[in-house]
This record gives sequence, structure tokens and C-alpha cells, in this order.
Amino acid sequence: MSGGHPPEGASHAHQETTDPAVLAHDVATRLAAVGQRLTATRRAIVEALAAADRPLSIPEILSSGAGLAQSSVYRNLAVLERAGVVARVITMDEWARFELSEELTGHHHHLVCSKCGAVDDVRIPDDVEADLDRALEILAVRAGFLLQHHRLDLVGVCRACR
Amino acid sequence: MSGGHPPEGASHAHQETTDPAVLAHDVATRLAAVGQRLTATRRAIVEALAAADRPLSIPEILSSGAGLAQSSVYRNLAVLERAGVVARVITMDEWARFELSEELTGHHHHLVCSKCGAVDDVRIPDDVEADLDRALEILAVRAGFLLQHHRLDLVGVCRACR
DNA sequence: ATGAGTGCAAAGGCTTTGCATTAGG
DNA sequence: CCTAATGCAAAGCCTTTGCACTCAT
Repeated sequence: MSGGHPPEGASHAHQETTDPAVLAHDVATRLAAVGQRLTATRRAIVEALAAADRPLSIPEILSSGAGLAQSSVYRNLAVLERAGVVARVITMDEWARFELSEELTGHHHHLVCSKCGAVDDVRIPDDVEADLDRALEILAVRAGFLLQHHRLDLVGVCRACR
Repeated sequence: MSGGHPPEGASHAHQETTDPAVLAHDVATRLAAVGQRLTATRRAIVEALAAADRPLSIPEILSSGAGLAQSSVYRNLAVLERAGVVARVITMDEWARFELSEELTGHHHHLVCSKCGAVDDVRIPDDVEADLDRALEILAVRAGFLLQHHRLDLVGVCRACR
């Protein structure tokens, strides 16, 4: 898994950062906004997450980057999360997983393998997304709920486990 | 929150168990299918979950039922999960949460409060659900993914936190 | 120099497991 | 009686925190 993401679905409104340099600048800006700097460790974490087209667990981040201390990764992920650079992905199956925030990468969803726990990214067509948002907003209002965003995961069996 | 669920959305295909006696029988059957009995502890857990219209955390289950041992709750939740009676709800914010499986209660989604972490149930209209399923199936096939089901959470601020 | 960031190690907190006891067939 | 479930307590495991050291400004 993680090798085959769908053929670049639709393009989104706030376009994702693809260029490494642009990404770094964007990240630095967001960090500065909360009074933090882009350090070597933080850069390494961001690059690891950017390189993967799926959410990574702490162990994965630790092994990908060179010699990062576990505590530093945890601490910096917290900082990056506050800065809106990374987002914690809910999985609950094993470890916490992290990915670059949707403001940086664009809105997307996850393919979660119920056998091996692998998580991959997917984008759904804009029109489906729009219809869904419209319906959810109605429900939210009805429930006295101030809707911020939604999470949609596709649970099933990945190519590798079939 | 948790007080106000939407006015009984649409009815679903495999209808949910509402009657306590029917529920107990259904649970017993499912347990028997995996070689397990419906014990007092298990009954207490199921009743606690059935009474709430939202996923409960272990502490909540412990306080609701009378004098249950923590380890028993954990162990029996695992058994009930294997039997397809309860499902673990992903939250990752604090504790694991559990609810009766959708085979028992019907397909639904969650309203997750980003401020207080409360989780409540919601059902979305059948037609929206159908459209969504259709779109997701296409994506899944395209990704070589065998789609089993989806998870959809509405994240926002609940009535109590606004 | 001076405060932020880093690393190692120890502590925390939810969850799991071992083992003796008790309940059910 | 004999297997299965329960409860208490201890162990596990991911995550967080304390503290001294290092780096950048």
C-alpha cells in the first residue's frame, strides 16, 4: 500500500504546497506566527511527512529521519500541531499518526486497512465533497452544532492484504 | 451535548434493536457464535452502552454500571468486540470509546466536539449516504482497495461549548 | 551571554496480563 | 467437579516531563 494513490483526483481551492522550498517557507511562516522557529529537527519531521503520501507514526518518523530523539519528535510534533503545520490523525489501532495539515496539502481522506492498519491518502471528487458538506451542514445546524470540518475514512482491505 | 439527537433521521435497512429483551437475545446469539456466554458483567456493559446515545469511555462505563472491575470491563469489551457486539470508536483525544456495533444499532456517524471532546451520534439521510457510498466505492476500486465500510465524523463545537 | 531547542532518562497514564478466587453447567 | 469469568494487583507500552547540555542569536 501507499504506493498507489489514485491518479491525482480533482484540484482543490487552496492549492497544496508541492515545491519543497515553498513548503519550507510556508512552514516557517506558520511557526513564526506562533512564535516558533523552523529548526533542523522540525525541518526533518516536516520533510519526512512531506515525503510520505500517508500519515506516519512516531516510530516511522524516527526511523526515516536521521538520529532524532524520541522526545524531540513528540515535542516538536506538538509545536507543529499548534502552528497548524501538522495534524494528528485518529487511528487508535496502534500509535498516533501525523500528517501535514490540510492547509498545506489540501483536503483529503484516508484509506485504512482493517487487516494491517496501513493508512493511505485519497481525494474524493469535488462535487461529491460539496454535496456531502451541504448535507452535513444541515445536520449540524439541526443538532445545534457549529461544524468546522469532517473526517471521512474508507475502511477496508488494502491491495497488499487482499 | 448528548441530550439532543436529531429527530430520528431516516430508517435503515437492517433495523436497529430497540427492545431491551430483543437486544439481549441478539447479543447472546452473537456471543454464542464465538463460543462465549452472556454474563452479568457483559450484560451490564451492553446495557450501559445501549442506554447512552453516544459512545462511552471506560471510565464512563465503570461509573455507570455497579461495581465493575476495570480489568473485567477491558477484557469483556474485547470479547464483545470480537463477537461483533460493540465497536471501538476512534477518538485518540483521551480514552478509547465504545458503542454497540452498527449491526445492532444501525449505521450512523458522530458529532465530535473539538473543545470538550464529547461525542454524539447522528444519522445522515439515506440518499446522501447512498450517493456517498457510490462515490467511495469507485475510489476504492480505483485504489485496489476492498471497501468494507466508511467512517464519517462531523468535527465542530457542540451546543454546550459554543 | 542568553534563551530556545535537544537528548537522555525517569515518570505518567491508559491498557493489558498473571494468578488466585468464584460462579455457572 | 471443571471450565470459564471475575477482581486485585503488577507489569506494559506509548507518551510526557525534568534536567542538564548545546546551538543560534
